[in-house]
Amino acid sequence: MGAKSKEEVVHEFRIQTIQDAAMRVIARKGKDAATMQEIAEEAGVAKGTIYLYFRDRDELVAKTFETAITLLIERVEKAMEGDKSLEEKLRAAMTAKLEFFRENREFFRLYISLRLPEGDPQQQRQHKRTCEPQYRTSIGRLAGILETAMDRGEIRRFDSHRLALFIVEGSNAIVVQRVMEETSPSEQDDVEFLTQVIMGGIRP
Amino acid sequence: MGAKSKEEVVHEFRIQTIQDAAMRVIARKGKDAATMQEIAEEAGVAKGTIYLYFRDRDELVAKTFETAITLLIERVEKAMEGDKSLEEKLRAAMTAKLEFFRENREFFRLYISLRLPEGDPQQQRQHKRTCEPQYRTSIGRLAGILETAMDRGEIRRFDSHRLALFIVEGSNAIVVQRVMEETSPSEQDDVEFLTQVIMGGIRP
Amino acid sequence: MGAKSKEEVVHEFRIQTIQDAAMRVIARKGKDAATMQEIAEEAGVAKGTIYLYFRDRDELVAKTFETAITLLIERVEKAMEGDKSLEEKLRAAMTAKLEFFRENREFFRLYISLRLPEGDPQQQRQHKRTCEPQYRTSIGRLAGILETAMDRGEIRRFDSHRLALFIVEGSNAIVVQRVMEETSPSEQDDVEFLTQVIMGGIRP
Amino acid sequence: MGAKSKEEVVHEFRIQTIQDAAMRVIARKGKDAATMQEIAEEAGVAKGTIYLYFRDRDELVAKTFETAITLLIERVEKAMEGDKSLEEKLRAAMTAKLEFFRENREFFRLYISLRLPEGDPQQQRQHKRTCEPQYRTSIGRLAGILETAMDRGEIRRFDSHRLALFIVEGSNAIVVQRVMEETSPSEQDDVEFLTQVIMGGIRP
DNA sequence: CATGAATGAGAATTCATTCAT
DNA sequence: AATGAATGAATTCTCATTCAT
Repeated sequence: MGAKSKEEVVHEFRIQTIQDAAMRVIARKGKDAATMQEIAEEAGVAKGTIYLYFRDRDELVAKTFETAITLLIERVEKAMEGDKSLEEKLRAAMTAKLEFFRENREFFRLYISLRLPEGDPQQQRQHKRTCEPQYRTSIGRLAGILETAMDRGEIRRFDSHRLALFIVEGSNAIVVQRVMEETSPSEQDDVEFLTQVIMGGIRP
Repeated sequence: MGAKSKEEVVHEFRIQTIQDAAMRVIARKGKDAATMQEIAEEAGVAKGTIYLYFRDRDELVAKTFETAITLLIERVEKAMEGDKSLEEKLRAAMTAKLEFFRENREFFRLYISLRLPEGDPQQQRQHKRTCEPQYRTSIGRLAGILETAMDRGEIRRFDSHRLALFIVEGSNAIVVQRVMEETSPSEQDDVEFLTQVIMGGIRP
Repeated sequence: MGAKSKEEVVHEFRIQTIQDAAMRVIARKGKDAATMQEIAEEAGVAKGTIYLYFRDRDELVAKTFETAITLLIERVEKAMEGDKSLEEKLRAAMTAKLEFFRENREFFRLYISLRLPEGDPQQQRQHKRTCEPQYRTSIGRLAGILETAMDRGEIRRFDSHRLALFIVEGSNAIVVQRVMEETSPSEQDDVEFLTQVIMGGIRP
Repeated sequence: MGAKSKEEVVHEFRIQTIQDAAMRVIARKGKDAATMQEIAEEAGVAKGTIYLYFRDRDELVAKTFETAITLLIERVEKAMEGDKSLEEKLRAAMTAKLEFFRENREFFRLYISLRLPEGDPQQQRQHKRTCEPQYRTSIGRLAGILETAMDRGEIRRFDSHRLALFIVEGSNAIVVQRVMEETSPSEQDDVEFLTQVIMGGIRP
């Protein structure tokens, strides 16, 4: 049945270890300044070993981004599960996001450099293939939730995909701001701020 | 009188030419993949010439970012001038932004890579000194406008700085989306969407 | 026991190989005209390999100088060991020096460019830290020997350090002359010339 | 008759100005670190102007060396003129040399890098053609003086050329030492030291 | 004549990738 | 499988030299 052989387990463990290291280094130095040497050291393996598990640097970075964003998305999605009102879901999602970045302060730099592809058109396509799906999926998932709420009359009707984008990036701005501030308001306050603005707008 | 000498004019023209080229290359390849060679070719000058106008690559990139974002900010600020209601101002700002990116489709990749620093702490500080001020200033300006509107009772009271961040980044998301889409709704529609959501929220 | 691991041996061997190559290239082209590329070719390794063993060009040059002059100094010091009269010691030292330069004709150009620092004050300090100690030490050692001889009444009393300098550089002149001449007197003759002049002066 | 036209005077003046500047820059930075740009600035002319008076950098450097050493040689030769005993002449020469370097402390770095050629064999030949003659001539002149003294029985018979070399370089060592020392003995003392050692040797 | 902006060959250095052990 | 020394392509930057003004 589905049991993994010992080799497979070891294999996956190595991949995990290396990606974790890559995540930390990229978070520290940025996507382009992260060198294979430093990632290898951080992972406690030799440079050559990385190439046994990843075709090349590009693949490692892409997969790392993939895994990294999946982490965040899972947390947020989990928070939105269940049969709550949209407002409740939003609040839960925002809370999950702020918590995640509190626990992984370094992660944000990686998160930022993850959103847009750079380099040759070819690299861009690669990036698109690997990272965007995650991002798009999560946006799509939120869009679905928003659509449901629209159908139920819980919220006004808009282009659900645009709305999802707006909400995600708008709240990202607050996350990044928090990471860079010396002292921030309580998470509770920022969650409330975001929920209020998104739900009720700014008009009195 | 205050006329510039011919040398000064030529000098500034060269700087412009080189920065324009840098902008295009950075937009195409991203901040880190843009090489001096390619920028020189794009500008139609020799590699060495760039160094007559910019100390080193870092300065060229920083100044280019600076100039680039200033362009956008000016347009948006101009659009918000005058004695309009906040809603009118928002609408004008969003329109200006979408227009700008329609006219400078390539620019967006540069705009994205501009927001967060990468590399060594030292490079980060350099970035902070040169780029952030522009961004912060523009956010601060919007915050000021929002504050005024709050005082007048035109909108509800929030942390004005956070609100400005949220609005700017939320609308950026739509801009980026438009750039990457094959076919988008009319600019008019997206402006309306943004204004509606920001002003009235999503609650029915 | 104190045996070196195989890696250490290989490591030291590589360092030796590269420094030897550097010595030859510097001797041929001079300190400043010697390029990393040429040194690499001379050593039969790739350019990048040098950087595995030396931080940068400066360190390679400095260490090469250091090693090079140490070679000569060892030979000369060895020649002066033992319980001989000062005249014997001088004769032995001069012989050793002439022999050394006969065996390493190329070396002299390096030897010449080694004595005085060039470039920025900062580079000068670096040079001072690495090369001068060797030179000063050897001058100091000779000064010590001369001092002993003065105490014993073997020679007249002078400032021992200045005397050492005078003797070393005066004899260097002869060495350089020999290297550049098509045909020279026998080494024996030049040793005798130097010893006579230094010991007895030119007065009849 | 031999009068120079105005153009010739201006021409020679320019050459002088540029060489003087080159001398100062080379003295400061060393032969290889001295750039045309810096020399031009020091001379108060444009870079291009230098090329009106010197074929290329090599020629400028060579001619500068030539002129520079001529300066020193003239002073020393002048000091040795007249019908004195050799000891008097030596004393006068040493005094002149020490005075010259006191007045031109910077000069010594140039003086040092002047003695041995570097670079391609071709450059070496060029160097030989331009600098060596001066040096050789001055050595030759001293050799002549020494020879005369030998004929008169004022001093012992040696290879006069070797003896000249030995004396010049030995005393150079003291000059260089003085330049690099914080505090030196009086010039008088060093002149006495050199004269004593050269004339009488070190034997009691 | 003088200028100095422009050029581009050439140098140092970095780092992804390979491959013998 | 794992290693890490070696490689060399690619990149930044410098500076002697030229030439249009």
